[in-house]
Amino acid sequence: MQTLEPRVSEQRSGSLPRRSFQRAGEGERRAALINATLELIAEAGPEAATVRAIAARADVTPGLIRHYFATKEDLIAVAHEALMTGLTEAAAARLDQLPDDPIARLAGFVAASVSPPVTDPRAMALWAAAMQTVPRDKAMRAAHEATYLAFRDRLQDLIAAALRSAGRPADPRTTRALAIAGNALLDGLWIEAAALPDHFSDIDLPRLALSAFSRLLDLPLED
Amino acid sequence: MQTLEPRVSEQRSGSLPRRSFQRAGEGERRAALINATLELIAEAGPEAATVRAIAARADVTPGLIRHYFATKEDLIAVAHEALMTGLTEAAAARLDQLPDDPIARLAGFVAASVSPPVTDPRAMALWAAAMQTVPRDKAMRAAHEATYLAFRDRLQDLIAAALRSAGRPADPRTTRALAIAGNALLDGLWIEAAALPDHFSDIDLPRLALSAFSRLLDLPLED
DNA sequence: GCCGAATTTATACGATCGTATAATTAGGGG
DNA sequence: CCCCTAATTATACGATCGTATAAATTCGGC
Repeated sequence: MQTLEPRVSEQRSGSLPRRSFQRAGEGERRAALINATLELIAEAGPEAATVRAIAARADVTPGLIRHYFATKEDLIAVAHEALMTGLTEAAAARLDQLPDDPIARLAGFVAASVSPPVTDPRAMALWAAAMQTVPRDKAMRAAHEATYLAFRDRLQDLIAAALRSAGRPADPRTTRALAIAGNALLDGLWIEAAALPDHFSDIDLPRLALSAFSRLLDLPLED
Repeated sequence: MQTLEPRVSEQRSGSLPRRSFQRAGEGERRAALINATLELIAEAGPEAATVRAIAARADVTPGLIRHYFATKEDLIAVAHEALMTGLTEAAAARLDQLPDDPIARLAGFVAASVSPPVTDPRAMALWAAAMQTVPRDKAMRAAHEATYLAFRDRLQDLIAAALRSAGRPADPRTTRALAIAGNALLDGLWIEAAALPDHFSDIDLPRLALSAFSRLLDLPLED
């Protein structure tokens, strides 16, 4: 397939006029390169995120990458970290918009976790690409563990508050197990829905997730 | 990093004696190449599964691959299909060893789904590599959907049988939703345990899964 | 025991990749 | 307004990748 890909000349056509450019601050350029990297990985897989493609997407020449990142591996790791923290922060922001009632808060969080924009094939592809390297890459594993625990701990807090508001015991051992299971449930639903959007298009995923959580906690979350 | 990798000469040192070889049947050689491909992807990611590396692992020269597979993409797709059906068949074989009592069967299936050898970082890496291409590759998506539904339908049958044996209603709509949620729960636990083996080493995952399933079905599965 | 078809090896090619380095340009401080 | 530093482009290099094709070897059928 390699030889059949469209030939893209790396040389400029005529000769002289150098490409004009504007200077940008370090943070801005790094962010643009990270965005370009994530977009490419999401759209066409990690193998499509070549130095040249990333530079082109960021509207920059390839050499500049080396000016901001020592190596391509370095850029990939930084991009992954940005993705993870971005998702976590998005979840945190959503949490702030939820009501005060603990049960409604938990229900809202659960429903949001299996609804757009979280259930997005692009995000799933990025996540899968990252997971694939987690067993082999120490930095990736650390980043994954941190974000996984951040999400799970938040879920555990919501579960504990909901149980207490219903006058139910909420000892740490039990709520931790429930958070692990609940997190796994949301992960699995998210993954499958993103992987097979057509198959899940006629399924009310938030309702299904809320029903399952209600059974898991023996606490009615559906309205 | 590329320039620092150990230089591996592709030429033979002296000159003359051609490498001797033994002929093998088509099925045997294809299986060897598929195994080599899966091993490499699991160990070092898809980018390590080059034609040359696959051939070396299968103790064969690179050219032979083209004799059995039209293209590398073809080999990858066939290897992925072999992986998926292999996992499904392994699960089916395990199912046959379970007892006759429907509740015990369900419990055994659930516990086995989050125990070795299913929870294996190698398998997870392979699965993640496959998932990553599912949104973009039609053949991959079809293969994934088939194996996903095969597993889920089996789980739904087990759930329905267990519910009925307890004198509980088991209409298709309910059991299907329970199977979707249960499948997601098992998927999520499997993934996280494989991704963070150290973090889950002190957690009794089968017990946690059985507890969660018991709550989900309101049916005691633990012994 | 040899002959022929199929398997397997050997070699080569063009493309692309990541990286290195030098040349140039932009834009702010004096 | 000019210069000086840093940002950016341009070009080149070696390595490796997937693929193509020809030569050689194996081994079962006669």
